[in-house]
Amino acid sequence: MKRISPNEAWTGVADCLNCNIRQSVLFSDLSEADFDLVHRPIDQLTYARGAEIYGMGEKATSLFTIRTGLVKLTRFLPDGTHRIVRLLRKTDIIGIESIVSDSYSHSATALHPTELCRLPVGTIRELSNSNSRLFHELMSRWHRALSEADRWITEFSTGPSRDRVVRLLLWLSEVEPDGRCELFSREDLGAVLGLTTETASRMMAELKRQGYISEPHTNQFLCDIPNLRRLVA
Amino acid sequence: MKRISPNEAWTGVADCLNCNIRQSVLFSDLSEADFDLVHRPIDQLTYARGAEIYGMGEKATSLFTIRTGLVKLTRFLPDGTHRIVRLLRKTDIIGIESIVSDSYSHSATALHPTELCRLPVGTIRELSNSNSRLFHELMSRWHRALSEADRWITEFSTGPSRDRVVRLLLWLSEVEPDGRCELFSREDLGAVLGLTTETASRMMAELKRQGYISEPHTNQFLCDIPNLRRLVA
DNA sequence: CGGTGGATTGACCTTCCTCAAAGCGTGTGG
DNA sequence: CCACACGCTTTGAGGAAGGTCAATCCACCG
Repeated sequence: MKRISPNEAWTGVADCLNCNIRQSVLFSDLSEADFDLVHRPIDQLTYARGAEIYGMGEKATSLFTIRTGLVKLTRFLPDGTHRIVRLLRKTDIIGIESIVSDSYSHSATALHPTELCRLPVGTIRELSNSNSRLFHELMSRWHRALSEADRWITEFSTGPSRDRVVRLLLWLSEVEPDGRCELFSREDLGAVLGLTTETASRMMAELKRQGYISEPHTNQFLCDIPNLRRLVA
Repeated sequence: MKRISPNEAWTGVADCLNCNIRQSVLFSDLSEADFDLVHRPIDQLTYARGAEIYGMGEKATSLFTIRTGLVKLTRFLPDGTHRIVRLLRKTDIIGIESIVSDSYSHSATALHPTELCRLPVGTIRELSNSNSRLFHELMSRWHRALSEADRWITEFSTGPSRDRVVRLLLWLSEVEPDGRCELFSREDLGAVLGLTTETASRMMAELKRQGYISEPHTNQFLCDIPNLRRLVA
């Protein structure tokens, strides 16, 4: 596994009006006039695999839109164990709790190389007062986050280990063409599914032997979607 | 177990201005003038143990504030299994997704005798356009729901069965004085924690034998909070 | 070409599930 | 008022699934 220095880098000021994922982004409904109200610049940032975006309990000053990549949100229990409670990808928002909370509820870490737009929470608060569509868009985002959380509970925390692994593979393939999907370490896989590293590894190996998945390159998988679906029907 | 006919009953029109849980309720910040905008009446309803409040996928027309009682939200998987994804109690809101979604995301069922106020979603939408404090209050509710969902994942879906049971007992005791808490069927207990009925029962029996909890009346428990906390530290 | 960190595999053991029987409390009908 | 039936809970025995610990493998890197 390539491990670049886990770091962030500023890569420019976002040009929201000409954003190439504009239609699926928080600001999709904003007019040019609205953008004039955005005084602080919106930075674009790049994070290497493994880089931490923010830490649990840290002062929450910004929310982020994911342009590319994959981000995990992790929560820690008093007894030292931890669990990944969500995975977020292209067009998802992380740190939405900054709108109503002083601190971040999770720590956020890039699992793949990741590009983000950083939106200062002040900007969002100001805009949402004057723009009811942004208001509505924010509500939808909360709803989406909650639906994902529910899915986490029912699909990734319930049932036998093989089914959980399969459901995650299907989830990862949702946004990629022809059953392609990029995975990450077995340890993180386990932390997503509430399993040990070894069990996660065993299930992946078994699915591979049974021909449900293949691995042309390290952590690049090809999934037989229809048959995987049948496994968890 | 007393099993009254599982049904709902209308018990009056709410007097929000003089609500006895006003300070912790969605409308806490509304002025008398705001209430003049509420044209449709806000009904109070009573549900017996086991009564369904709404079903998953049903057309979402209202949200509800819980005045007393306990409500479970259940989700069903394609393979027929189901899981309780949240428990809600006094001052919590259920059906908040009706603001942004056409249908309910879960089915909601009363686990204890429950009193609700039914708020037509149209009323909420109208009010939230004009009242930015309601807007903010709604955001906080989304945030609360999401935090609870995260807790569900980390505390009730992770780790050995005994710890999960203990964490749930602590959660139930949070709002009651001196370690008192009212439980429900072992089957529901299992569905909350992702365990079988039998395992849930065994863990309860073991905690009872070890003196961590006692059961003065059926499903009325007394918990030794400090020691229970120590078990899951 | 050896070193390093994750992935895989194996052996063993604990935990939890499955299936089945017995217990208990509540309500019903004789 | 008692006896029985019904539904849920508890308990038991046995087995399957997953966890633990440890050894080996493998890809990538210096």
